[in-house]
This record gives sequence, structure tokens and C-alpha cells, in this order.
Amino acid sequence: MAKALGRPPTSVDIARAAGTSQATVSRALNGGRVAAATRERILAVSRELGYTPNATARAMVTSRTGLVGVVVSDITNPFYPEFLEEIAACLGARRQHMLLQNAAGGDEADAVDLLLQQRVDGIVFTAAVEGSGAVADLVARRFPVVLANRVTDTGCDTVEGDNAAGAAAVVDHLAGLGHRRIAVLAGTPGASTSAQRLAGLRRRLAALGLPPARVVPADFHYDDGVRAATALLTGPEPPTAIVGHNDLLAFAALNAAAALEVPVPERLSVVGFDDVRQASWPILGLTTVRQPLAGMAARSVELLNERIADPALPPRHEVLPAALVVRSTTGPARA
Amino acid sequence: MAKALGRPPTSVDIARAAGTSQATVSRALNGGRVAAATRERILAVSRELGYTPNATARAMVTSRTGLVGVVVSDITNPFYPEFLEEIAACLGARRQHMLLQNAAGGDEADAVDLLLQQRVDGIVFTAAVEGSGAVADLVARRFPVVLANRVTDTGCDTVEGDNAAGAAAVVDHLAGLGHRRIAVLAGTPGASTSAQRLAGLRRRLAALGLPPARVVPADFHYDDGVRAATALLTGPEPPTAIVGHNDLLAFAALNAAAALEVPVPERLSVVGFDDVRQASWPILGLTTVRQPLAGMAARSVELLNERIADPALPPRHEVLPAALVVRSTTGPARA
DNA sequence: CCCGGTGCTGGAGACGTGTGTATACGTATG
DNA sequence: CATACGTATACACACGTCTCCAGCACCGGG
Repeated sequence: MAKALGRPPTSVDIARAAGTSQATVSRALNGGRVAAATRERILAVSRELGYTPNATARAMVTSRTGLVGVVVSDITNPFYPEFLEEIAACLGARRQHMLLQNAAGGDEADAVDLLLQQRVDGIVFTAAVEGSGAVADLVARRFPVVLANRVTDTGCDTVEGDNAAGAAAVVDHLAGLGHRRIAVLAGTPGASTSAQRLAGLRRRLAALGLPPARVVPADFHYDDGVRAATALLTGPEPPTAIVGHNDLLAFAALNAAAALEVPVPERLSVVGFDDVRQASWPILGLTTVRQPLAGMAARSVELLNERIADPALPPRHEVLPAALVVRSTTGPARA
Repeated sequence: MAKALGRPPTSVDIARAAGTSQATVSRALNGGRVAAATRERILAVSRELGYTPNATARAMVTSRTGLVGVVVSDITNPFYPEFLEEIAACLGARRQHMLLQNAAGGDEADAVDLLLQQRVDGIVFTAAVEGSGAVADLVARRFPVVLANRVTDTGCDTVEGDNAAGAAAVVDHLAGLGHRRIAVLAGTPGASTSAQRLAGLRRRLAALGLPPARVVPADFHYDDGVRAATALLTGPEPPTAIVGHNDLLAFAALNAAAALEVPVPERLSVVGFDDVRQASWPILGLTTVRQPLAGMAARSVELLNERIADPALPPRHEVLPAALVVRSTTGPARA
């Protein structure tokens, strides 16, 4: 194995050593029609020389790289690593691979540009919001794109959890516990998940005849969440329940409450969205809406590959069920 | 921008449209000697046609991809996303990009193989342990490799925190609080960080004349940590302090304690390693050894690029300072 | 007028691979 | 025996870019 010290060996080197043509080497390694003895010899030689096919050269001629770009908005949000792990697994099963771009700071256009330069076969966007119109541009060019956990009015494939149903379940749960002053830590303005969850909450509150929720922007970030929750809890008429548009925001609310010595769930109930792994830790025990993580990843990869195979496909929109998981951060509202 | 519907335009297309040769287009876009008027025209045309340089074709001729492979052992361990974010930032400043491989499950050899096929310029390994000898093989072939937060006896560059000093600081802190029965949730057997932290703990315990620590393997995984900590706490002579070789293991200990209704820090003190962001959350408040994350990332990228420039460099080993951060999971040992 | 130098541009080869087309060989068939 | 056919291989080209080298125009000095 540890043979190549200079330039790595090429299929031409293999061909020379095996006494055949380069074309035969290519066919032998890719399952073409080659005599068994020849194939055997070529495989032996290529093993001996430590041959590694050059993916860039292959991409040149096939115009397929086998790479799929994945754009996330903040990789330190624990939701994303879990999602990426699923995505990577689905891609690996198809012998594709992930080129990750972290678009924190809003340089989504830069991220897309890089992925295009690398000639990825398609892109999965999970970033919360599009600021640059980069996605619309790609769709207009018929470049294969899937939006995971996010939708837009651009005509591309989308996969998401049932945010409205999840939000309704949250309201039912809180209302059942007697909560009437409910506040929301909202995600990035313009993010579809945030908008849907908010709409679902409002609709259900109205349907139950409850007062509207107070909505505070928190941009899906922990620090913003702590600031916003602190302001809510120290202001006039503090809420008896806070719904984070994100588990990270819900954790922020828990921490703000702890810092202010507001006991949870006795004086404050907290609910999140996503059900990241930490949410199920006993010391956190967050009540939250579970996102169908594995399903979203699997469908995203499938839809993307279908579109790569046929870019003219009509846009598909899939909604996967989401379910409320009740743990220990919610309890009866104080009388 | 949204022009290209068929094949994306090439530099030849630009040349044709601008009335020059392809060579001049290449020079104009890469800062070669070109008349100002010609450059202007070429830039205008390439913008108009929505030209995106083909990185695979460039890689063919320059034998540089600008891609750096990064191998992690478990991306859902929050340490890694934080580290990756730093790495990506350092790479981005050098116009390089990250090709991530999650080697969970021990398929490190597969991960390396893929990265080599993609012809990455170098690889940063942060995976906890090498099972396959893949790293040794790469080093023997003089392929640029840096080990971050991990060392081996193979002669390649390494960057790590001062694990021994960190461990000593942990022992001093616990001893000062009166702890004598200290247990350790150890990481993957063979992981250098684990070995160093363990050695540091043992040495300091011996130096202080304290009894040796009980060591339980937990493989750096949360679930293993919970099982191990539960066994410790329910067994005979339960420890008064548990040191996780990892913040994740420390959190596991906290959760095991919570499930058993063992109060922290009154009856059990818990310490971790890494200082991930969650550790500083008020509701967790984990006492832990801070890893010099940004510094490790920056030095890893710098060392890797130096080695890419000159593969014959002698191996360098850098140790960055680590510091104990005392929060609320440690307290005096019960009399 | 000739010659050398400078500044810009075009031609052409290379990088490593996949694949369509042609060729050599052996066998079966009429 | 001649033709047809199937199998296995070789030849050649294309993919898009960078870069070396040569060529061209222009200019100033001898």
C-alpha cells in the first residue's frame, strides 16, 4: 500500500505494468466487459501500486462529481450535526459524498458559488433563510436543489416537518395546563419554519379563544434567546410559558430562567422544536416537537437524486409528521 | 446571472464571446498580464454569461484542489462542530475548503480512501483513535497529514492541548475540595487524549499521596457514559467525584446522577474536558478543562499548509495551554 | 533603415479518465 | 472454404483549464 512517494500512479501506469491498454484498465475497474484473467491481473497490479482513481479526472469526462453540496446556517446548533449525520449516511449508500458549507454570517451566495465551482451534482439547503436569492437563481437555471426543513415560493423540491400540526399540539398541551400568557422566541425573520410555527400557534390560540402570543425575535441563536427570554421574564406581565422556535432557543429560555431563579416548570413552562438529543437528557428534559430527522434526510437525498436524473421534473413538496414529546419542562400554570 | 440552462459556460465560451483566446481569458481571471481594456471586456462577458470556473478542470492541470480533508470520529459530539467551524474559518481565509468525513463506526480507512480519490491537498485528523493504520500509511507516503487533538508515534505533525497539565489541575481542584474516591470515565482505548489525561491524573494523584482512580471505559459516547456512571454510583463505595474524559461523558455522569437522585455537587462532583459551549450554560455549569479550540484549529491549518508546501519538513509537535474552568458541578466532598 | 526590447496575445500541449469505434482473433454455419 | 458473428482489446478523442513558448505590434536608439 505505502508505495507511492512521488506522483500517485495513474491508470496508464497500471496499464503499462499489466501489459494492456489504459482503456482496458478503466473497464476492468469499473465493471466493463473484460476477460477474467486480464481483470485479475489488472486488479493485482493496481493493488500493488496503491492505485487510487482520480475523482477530478473522472468528473471531467463524466460531468458528474458524485458530490452533493449541503448548506447549513449554523453548524453549532446541535440540530445540524444530527441532520448531517443522516444525510451523510444516505449519500454514502449511493456512493455520493457531502461537501459541507456553513453559511453562518449570511454568506450564502459565497457558499453556493464555491459549490458550483466544485461542480457538485446538486445542493441540499437547510439554511434557515435565504437572503441573497441564491436559491431562486439556481432554480431558474434548473440546477438540482432541495430545501430541507425550509420552503419558499420558488418552484423547487422541499421536505419539511409538519410545523403547523406541531405548533397546534404545543398550544393544546399548554392550554390544557392552563397557560394563557404564552410568549414565543422566534427564529430568523423570513425563515419558513419560524413563520409556519408561528402561524400554527396563532391559529390554534385563536381557535381556543386564548389571547395572542407575545412574539420576540431571537434569530435561532442561543445568545439572542437568552437576552429575549430575560427581557420577557423581567418585564411587566411575564409569560407563564415560553415556546422556542428551536430547541436551542428553548434551552436559552431555561438558562435565562435559571439565572433569574425562576423555577421550571413551577413558574415557567418551556417548549422547543426539533428534539435534539440533549432534549432527552434527564437534567434538561425538554418538552419539544420532534422533527422527523431521518425521514427528512432520506427524502431529501432521494428527491435530489431524482431531480439530478431529470431536472425537468415538476417540483414536489413533502410534509412529514411531527409529534410533541412531553417531558419535564412543562407543567400546570400557576394560579 | 440566471443565464445558463444547458451546460455551464466554459472559458472557451467566454473567449469566443469576448473575441480573444482561451489563454487570455484564463490570465484575465487569474491576475496574469493582460491589457486593461481586454481584462475589462472579459470580466464583463463572464459576468454576463454567469461563468463559474471549473475547479475539477483546474485541479487536473495544477494538481492542487484547494480541498482539505477533515476526519472526525463523531460529529454529534458538540466538540467537533465547534472545532470544524474554526477550521473552516481558517481554511476560508486561505481560499481552501473543507471536505468533511465522519468516521463514526471506525471506517477510517474508507474515509481516507475517499479523500484521496478526491485528491485533497492534505488531511486533518481529529478522530479519537486510529484503528486501521491509515495515518501511518499516509505518513509513509509523505502525504500531508496533521493530527489535531491527538498524537501518535508516527512521524507527523500534531497539535494538542496540554492534557497532562489540565488533568493535574483537575486533581488539584478535587483534592483541595477533599475528594479521595475519584473515578474516571475514560475515552476510547488507545486514544492519545484519553491516555494523556489518564496519565496526568494518576501522576498527580500519586504525587499528592491520594488513592488511585477507578477507571471505567466509556468510549467517548454519551450512552456508554451513562451506563458506566450508573454502575459506579450504584456499586459499592461509590466515588465522590467523576472525571469525564470528555464533556459529553461528564454530561452523561450528570444525567446518571440525576436519574439516581444523587445531588450534584453535594454528593457528587463532576468534571469534564473540552469546555464546549453548553458547559457554560447556567443550568449545566460544568467544571471542565478548556481546550484551546481556535488556536488548535489555526495551528493545524498552518502546519498542514507548511507541509503541503514542503512535505520533507521534519515533524512538529505543538502543545497549547489548557486551563481548568471551575463552575458549579464541583464542590466539597461530603465528610 | 535595422535591431533589440517590451507588452500583449494566440497556439498548443498537458493533466487522468471514460467511452465510442475499429481491429484482431477464433468459431460456427452454409 | 468463405462469410458472418461474437469476444476481447487497442486506438483516439473529449472534458476545461493552466502555462510555456512563440509571434506580433510598437517603439526608441544606433
